[in-house]
Amino acid sequence: MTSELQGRVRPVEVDRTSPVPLYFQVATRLQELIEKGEIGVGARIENEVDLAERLGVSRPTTRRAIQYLVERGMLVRKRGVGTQVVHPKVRRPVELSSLYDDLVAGDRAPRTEVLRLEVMPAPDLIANGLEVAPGTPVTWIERLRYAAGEPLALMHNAIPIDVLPLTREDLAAHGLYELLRRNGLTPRIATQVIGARSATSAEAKILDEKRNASLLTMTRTAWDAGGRALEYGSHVYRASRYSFELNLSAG
Amino acid sequence: MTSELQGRVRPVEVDRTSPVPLYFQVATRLQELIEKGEIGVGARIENEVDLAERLGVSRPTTRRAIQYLVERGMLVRKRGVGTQVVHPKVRRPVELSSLYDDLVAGDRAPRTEVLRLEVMPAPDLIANGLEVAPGTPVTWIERLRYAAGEPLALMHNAIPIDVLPLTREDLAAHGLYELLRRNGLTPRIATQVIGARSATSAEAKILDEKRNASLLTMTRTAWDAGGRALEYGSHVYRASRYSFELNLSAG
DNA sequence: GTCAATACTTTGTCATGACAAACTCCAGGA
DNA sequence: TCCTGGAGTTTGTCATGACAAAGTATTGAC
Repeated sequence: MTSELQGRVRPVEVDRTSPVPLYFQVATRLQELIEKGEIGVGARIENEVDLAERLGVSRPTTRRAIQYLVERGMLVRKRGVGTQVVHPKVRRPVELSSLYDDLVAGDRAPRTEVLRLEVMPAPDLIANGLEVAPGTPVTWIERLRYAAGEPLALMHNAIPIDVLPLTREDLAAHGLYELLRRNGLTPRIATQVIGARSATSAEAKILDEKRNASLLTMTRTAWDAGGRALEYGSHVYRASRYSFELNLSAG
Repeated sequence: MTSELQGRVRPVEVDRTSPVPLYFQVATRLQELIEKGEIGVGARIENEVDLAERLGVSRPTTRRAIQYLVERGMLVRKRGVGTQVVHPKVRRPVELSSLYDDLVAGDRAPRTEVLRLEVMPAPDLIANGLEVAPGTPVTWIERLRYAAGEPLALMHNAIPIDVLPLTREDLAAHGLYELLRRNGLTPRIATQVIGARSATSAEAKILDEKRNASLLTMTRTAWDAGGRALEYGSHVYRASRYSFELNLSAG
C-alpha cells in the first residue's frame, strides 16, 4: 500500500460559458492545488478516467490538461501506475524575459540610461545575427542598466527598423521586451551564447569595476512566432552582481 | 496569391506494423523533408485534414505530429491560414547534455583526468543543491577535462551513492551523463546557474591560465523523471575556450 | 513459503465526428 | 476608390469509443 493522499481533489469545476478552453481551466486548477500544497509532493492524483468523469469533461481534455503540467515538470506519468506530483512549483522551461522584467520582479529598482540611439545599416556581424541582409537599416541602442542604484550591465541591441520605432523616453522607462510586447511582438524563440571575459578599461570605468574584472557576456537573437528576427543583443554584465539562472527540461 | 510551394509533400507513408507511434513516424518524416529543404522556409505544408487523408491516418494523429514540430520551433501554425516552415532545423528547447557529449559531438577529442573520487557525507551546500538531508552519503568527484590537448574545465560533482556506484576507470573513459544513462538514469529536469569570476591562483595553475583570468562558472542540479536528484555539479570553465549556447523557446 | 501465471489498473495511441474561431479573399455597395 | 459583409479555408477545441502496453496486485501451483 503506497501511502498517498489520493482521491479527494475536491472542487475542480469547469465553466463551459467561459472562453477559456476547458483543458486550460482544468490545468490551472490542478496547478493551484499543487502549488498550495493541497496535493503534496509524491501524492498520486486521480486517474484520468475518473477525473474526467467527475469533472464532466472527456478524457482527451483531462489528458491534455495533465500533459500541460507534465511538460512543465510538476507531474510525472507512468503507464500502469498513475500520475504523481514531483515538484510543487512550475519549473518553467526557460525564461525568455528581459533583464528589466527580472529586476522589476525581484524588486531591485532598475533604471536605464540610454547612451546611444541611432538608425544605421546593419554591419555584417549584426546582419548575420539577425539573419537579414547586410545593410538592412536597424535601430542601434546602447544602454546602461542600473539595479539598486549600481550599474549592472552594459547592453547593445539592434532592432530592424520595420519591427518597431523606438525613442529614448520609452527605452529609459521600460525594458526592451516590454516595448516589443506592447506592440504585439512576442519573442518566442531565441538563441543565446553566454560567456565571460575581462573588462576593458572603458567597460570597467562605466560599470564601476576594477580593470580586468570578470564580466559575463551574452549575445542573443530573438524571433517571434512567425520566424521574424526581432532583436539582436550583445551585453556584458558585472559578474560580481549577476548570474543567469536556467531551468531546463529535456525529453 | 502568396507564392509558396504548397502541396506535393510526396512520399510520406506510415508503417502500421511498426511499434513506433504513427504520430511520431509522421513527425519524423516531415522533419526530414524540412531539414533536407524539400519543404523550404516560408512554404506552407498541406493542411491537416488533407494530409491526414492522404496518409491514411486520423486528423488528431496528424495534428499531434505537427504539434511536435511546432514545439521544436520548426513550424508555425495560424488559424485560418495554415502551417508554415519557419526554421529548417530543430531548435532544441535546451540541451541537457554533458560537456563530454558536446565535445565528442564537436570532434574536440575530450580527455578526463580524475583528481579525486571518494564517498563522503553531503555538506550543507551540496545537500541543499540535491534537496536531500545533510549528511546523506554522496560520491564526490573532482575531474579535469581536456579538449584538443588543453585543459578546459575543472569539474566538481556530487552523486548520491544509491544513484550509481562510480569508478575512476569509468569516469576517465566516459562522461558522467553517459554513465548515468547507461544505468537507466535519464536526467529530465535541471536548474543551472551560470556566472563568472576570476581564477584563484590554484585554478589558474591547473587550467593553464594567467592569474585572475576570467572563468565561467556553472552549478547545476539534475533530476530524473521521477523527481529524484541525480547529480549536483559545480564547475569552472576557461572563458577563453568555452561558452554556453542555448536555444530557448517560450510559450 | 516462493515463484510464476493471471487479473486488474492506468496511461498511451488512434479513429471518427462535430462545431467554433480566426483569417483570407472576393463581391457588392456607398 | 474604399470598405463592408459574407463565403470559404484552416486550425482550435471537445466528445465518444476502442484497444494496446506497462505496471501492480493477487492467486495458485509446487
